[in-house]
Amino acid sequence: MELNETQREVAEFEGGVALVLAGAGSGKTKTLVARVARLLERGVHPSNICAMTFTNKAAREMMERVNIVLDEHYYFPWFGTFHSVCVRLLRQEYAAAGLMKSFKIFDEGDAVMAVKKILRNGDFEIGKLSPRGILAKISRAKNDFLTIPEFASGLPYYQRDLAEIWREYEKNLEEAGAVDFDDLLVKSVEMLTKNPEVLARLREQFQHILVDEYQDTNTVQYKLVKLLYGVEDGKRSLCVVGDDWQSIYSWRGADFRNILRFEQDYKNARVIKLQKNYRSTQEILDAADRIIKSSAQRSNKIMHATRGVGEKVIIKDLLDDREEARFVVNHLMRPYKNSAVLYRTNAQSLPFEQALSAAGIAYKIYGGQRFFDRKEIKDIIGFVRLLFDGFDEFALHRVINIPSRGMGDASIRKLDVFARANFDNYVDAFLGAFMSDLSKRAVAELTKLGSALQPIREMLANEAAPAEILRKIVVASEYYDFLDDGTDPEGSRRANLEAFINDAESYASMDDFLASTMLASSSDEDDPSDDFVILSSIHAAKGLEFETVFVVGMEEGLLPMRRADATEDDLEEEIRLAYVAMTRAKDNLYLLWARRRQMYGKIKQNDRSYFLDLVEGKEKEELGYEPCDFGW
DNA sequence: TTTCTTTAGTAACCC
DNA sequence: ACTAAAGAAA
Repeated sequence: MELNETQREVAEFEGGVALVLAGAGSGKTKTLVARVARLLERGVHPSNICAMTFTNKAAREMMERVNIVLDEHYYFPWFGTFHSVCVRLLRQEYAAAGLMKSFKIFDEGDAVMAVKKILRNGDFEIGKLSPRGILAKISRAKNDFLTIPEFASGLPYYQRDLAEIWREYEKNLEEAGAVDFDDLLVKSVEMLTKNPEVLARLREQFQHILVDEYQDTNTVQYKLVKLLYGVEDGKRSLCVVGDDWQSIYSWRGADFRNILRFEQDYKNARVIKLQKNYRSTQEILDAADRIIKSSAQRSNKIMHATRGVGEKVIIKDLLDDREEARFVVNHLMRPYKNSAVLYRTNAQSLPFEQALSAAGIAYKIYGGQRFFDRKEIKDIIGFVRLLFDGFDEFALHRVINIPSRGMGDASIRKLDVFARANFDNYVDAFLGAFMSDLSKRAVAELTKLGSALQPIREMLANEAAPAEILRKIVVASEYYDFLDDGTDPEGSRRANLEAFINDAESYASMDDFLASTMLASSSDEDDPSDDFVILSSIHAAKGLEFETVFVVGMEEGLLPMRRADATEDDLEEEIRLAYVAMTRAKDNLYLLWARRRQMYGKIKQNDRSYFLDLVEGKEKEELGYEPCDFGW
C-alpha cells in the first residue's frame, strides 16, 4: 500500500500517543487501515486492538479493508462503534456494572413513552418542552457526564423539575431491566472507574487503541478513551484521528475542543497533520478553503490539492425551489450514482424527488428511516421483550393492540397494575386475566394471547434459536393477518420482516441479536452497485464523496441556518457544515440557491447566502476571523 | 374510555 | 404541509 510520508508516520509509530489531524480527502481511512495492518504484521493479535468509530459502516469498512490488504480473514472483536464496544464491555462485565445479564436497550420510542408516562403522573415545571425535548436535555446531560444533582443545579427555575423527571426515567429503565443508548457509554465509564481490577485487565487486553472522528467525541467518549488507554508505558499505543474543520455534531454533545484538550491530557502526544487532499480539484478545494477560513475557532492546517485545477465551481440562482430541482435534473450526467444533491434540512428533498421521478431518473434518499425503526420490525421486537421476566410496559404498550384488542391507555394501565400485583411477567398475567376486573372482551383476548405466547416464552427461557422464536411470534400474533389490511399492498412490510428473521439466523443468542439490532443504523445498508442519484442531508453525507455535488438551498436562514436562539458557536458550525458539503465533491461542484421556496407550507423569499460571497472571494474581515493558536 | 377535532410548532441524527 | 398533543364529543 502506497502511503505518503505523513501517512506512513501514522501507520508506523509503535508505542505512545498520536493525534492525527486528517483534513478532508486526505486518505484517513487508508491510513488507519495501514496502521492496523502494520500492527498485525508485527505480531499483534486482532483481539488486542480496540478501534472505536461513530458508525457501524466505518468500523466494518476498516475491518474489511485490513483483511483485503493482508489477504486474511481476521476477526476483530473490539472493532465497532463506541456503543457496540460498550455493549460488549457491559455484557462481559455486567455484574461489575450492576446490570442484569440480559439487559435490554431502550430506543427513542421507548424513552418517549417512559417520559410521557411520567408526565401523566404528576404536575411538573418544565417550561414548554415536549417529551422529546425533555429527553434531548437528559441525553445531553448524560453525554456531558453530569450527575442528576449537577444537572439540577444548572436548570432554570421554569424547568426545575427536569431533574426529578430524569430520576423517574432512570427508575423506569431499571424496572424494565434496560439501559438507553447514552447509558451504554455512561455505565461503561462508571463501571471502569469503580472497578480498578476490571480496568487493569482491559488495559492489558487493549494494547493498541484507535479512535476515529475524534472531533465528534463528547465528554463520556473522551473519558472512556482516557480510561482505556491509561498510563503510557512506551509499548501500548493510542491513535486518535479527526478534523476539527469537519466538526458538525455539537448539538448532540460533541465537543471539538476535545482535540484542543488532547495535548494537555496526553503530554507526550505527537501531532501529525495529513494535509494533502487526494479527492477534490484545486478549484473546489480553494472554494471550500475560503469558506472555512471565515471560521474563527479552528486549527490552521493548510490543505494542498494533488489533482490539478479542474472545472470552476458554479454558483447559480434560481427562481424557486422547483426551478432548482429542474436545474439539477438538467445538469446530471451518467452514471447517476456519481452525483449527489446535498441539503441542510430533510424537508428540502421533495422537489428533487418529484423532478427526478418526472424525468425517470432513479434516486435514493441516503439516511432516512432505519430498517430497524420500521413499524413491523419494532412490533416483533416488542413481542420478544414482552416474553422476558419482569415488566417491560413499553413493550406491552407497543404490542397489546396488535391486532386491535380494544384496549386504550386506561385498560392497559389496569392490566399493568394487575400484572405487577399478582405475577412476575406479563404472559402469566394474560393467562390469569379472568381474575382481574378488565372487560369481558379484554379478558378473552388476553387469555388467547397468553396461551399463544406461553410456549414461546419457554423457548426463550431455554435459549432456543432467535430466528425460531421470531417465526413463532409472527404466527402467534397473527401478524401477517394484521398487516393484510390494505396498508401494505406491495407486501414490503412482510418482505422486511422476512429479511429481519433471516438476519436472525446468524445469531446464537437473542441478547446478541437484539443488541446488534438496536445499534444498527440506516447508513449500514446501501447498494452501491445500482445507479442512483443520492439525495442526502449534509450531515448524513459526511465521509462520502461524489464526482458531482449539488449543494442546494444556499440561502440566508437556511445555509447558514439562523434560528432565533443561535449563538456565535452555532454560526461557526454552519460554516463547517458548508465546508463538509463542498469537500464531498471530486470534480464538479454546483452551489445553488432559490429566490423563493415553500417552507412549512408557505412561500418564503430568501436572500442568497453570504457563503456564496465568500466563495467568490469577498472577505469577511469585519468579524476578525483569525484561526486560534492551539499550538498546532 | 375511546375517538374525533382543533391547534401549535416545526434541524441537523450518529448509536 | 405535516404531525403530535391537547381538548371535546360520542
